[in-house]
Amino acid sequence: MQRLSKQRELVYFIVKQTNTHPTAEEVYQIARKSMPNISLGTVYRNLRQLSAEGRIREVQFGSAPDRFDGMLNIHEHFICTRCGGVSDIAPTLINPTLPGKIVSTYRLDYFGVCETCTSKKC
Amino acid sequence: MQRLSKQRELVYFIVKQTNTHPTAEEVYQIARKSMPNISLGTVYRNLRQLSAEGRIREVQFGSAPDRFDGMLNIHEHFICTRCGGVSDIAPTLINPTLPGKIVSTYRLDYFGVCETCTSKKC
DNA sequence: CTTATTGCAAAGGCTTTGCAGGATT
DNA sequence: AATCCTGCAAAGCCTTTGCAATAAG
Repeated sequence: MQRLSKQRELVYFIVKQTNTHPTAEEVYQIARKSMPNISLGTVYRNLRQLSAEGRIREVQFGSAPDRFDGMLNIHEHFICTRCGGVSDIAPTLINPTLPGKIVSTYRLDYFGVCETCTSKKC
Repeated sequence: MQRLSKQRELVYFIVKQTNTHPTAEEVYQIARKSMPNISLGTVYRNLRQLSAEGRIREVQFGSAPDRFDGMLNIHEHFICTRCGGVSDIAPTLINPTLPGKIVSTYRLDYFGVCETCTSKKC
């Protein structure tokens, strides 16, 4: 049976209230501020467990470290190829089906340049 | 300047003619059949270099090892959640744009159960 | 009291890299 | 000859795991 641990709830709230799709390391650094001797291993364990339970979601972008997302409703992502930022996008795919196949879900990532980077001409 | 090496061309042809989106390890195993002392490091180096040049493409599915794709034209993927197979899908996304953002490309993965796994009721 | 969870550190998997020898131009 | 590329092995990065101690129910 599952127990309620301070560490897990902390990890959960961090992912939930951070909209930047943090990596495990980032969650760890934030967590340490309020719980200095939480360990990286515990953060990883809880991220994995929370994902398995569906309380958060795991997303990968490129071969970089895994990121975690507290947004559970169906959404898509926009990845800025200049600043690397990841933002959530409301669903644009109207009818996610394919002939002859059973489609249960999909993942749609758009790549491009975000508003901020477009205005800064860096 | 770049030179023509037997190893790189072998890696290239393997990715090009294998439509299963092989991992580096799989490319390595295939390569060894015709070039027994090619090294894994060389396979990795060449996969990376070929991707950088745009001769092949790198794709990631989940946190599993990276996979490589010889199909260069725009296409989408269907990942069978039962057998793990990855197949190419002709573009279904009609208009890959987002208001206020410059979209240069996108990636669309469908997840579900493929025809084979649907018929086998395993 | 029972056992899920933790912190720590070691191990694991995949990938990259330093090096000296070999291949290509 | 110049230097790109290779094989090998070691190192690197991210993540998982074994263990004894701790905490939750």
